[in-house]
Amino acid sequence: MTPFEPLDRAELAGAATDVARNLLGTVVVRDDGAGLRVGRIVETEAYGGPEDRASHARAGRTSRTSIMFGPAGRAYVYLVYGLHHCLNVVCGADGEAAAVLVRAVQPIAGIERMRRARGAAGSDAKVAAGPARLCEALGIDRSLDGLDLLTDDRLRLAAPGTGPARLEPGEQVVVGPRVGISYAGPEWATRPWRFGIAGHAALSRPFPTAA
DNA sequence: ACGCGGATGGCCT
DNA sequence: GGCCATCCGCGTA
Repeated sequence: MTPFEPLDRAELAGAATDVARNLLGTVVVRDDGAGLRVGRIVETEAYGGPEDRASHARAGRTSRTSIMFGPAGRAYVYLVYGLHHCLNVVCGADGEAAAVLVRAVQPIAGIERMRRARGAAGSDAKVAAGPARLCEALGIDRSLDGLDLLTDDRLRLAAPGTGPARLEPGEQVVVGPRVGISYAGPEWATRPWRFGIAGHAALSRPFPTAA
């Protein structure tokens, strides 16, 4: 396997929008004891604190969201629509709520396990293209909520090489509005807080083309 | 190529 | 009691 380096926690302690952009190209390593599954992050979204009407932290610190207010580098895993899980990377300063939703990964290793976990539909590139799909493909659920993504063997964040430049030559970052949060109102629903690798086959859905 | 609705349960008011 | 940071399958073209 390629020499993945652990991410720097200080890097994750920055603003959610910076972290969301810089996580593109890093990898999620899942080890459930029965083999590794690795996915390269190709799509993210930034979420803020109580001021962000689209964030789970909009209601302040609650039992579900308290992890978002903690130190950077932990996993925030929640259940949405009663049946799907979503994975976030907690970021920002300790005491402030911020997180990055991981929306899509490109399968790198353990692809057959991912396909099996998902019921074997679609192409390899689309097996983890979507926040709930990637959790199903990697076997991520609430039992992993709160773990430290920089030290825990079950679920780890790493990167090929150090530093923020992790995209392949020719790859470009594309931005757009966050998905599925129109209830938050125009001011928040239109912010370009969704980040992706332009044109990548593993994106959950296309980015709207510039007006 | 679209649009629509059902599944399903935790969380907040 | 109402609302979701979703996905899939079915319907009409």
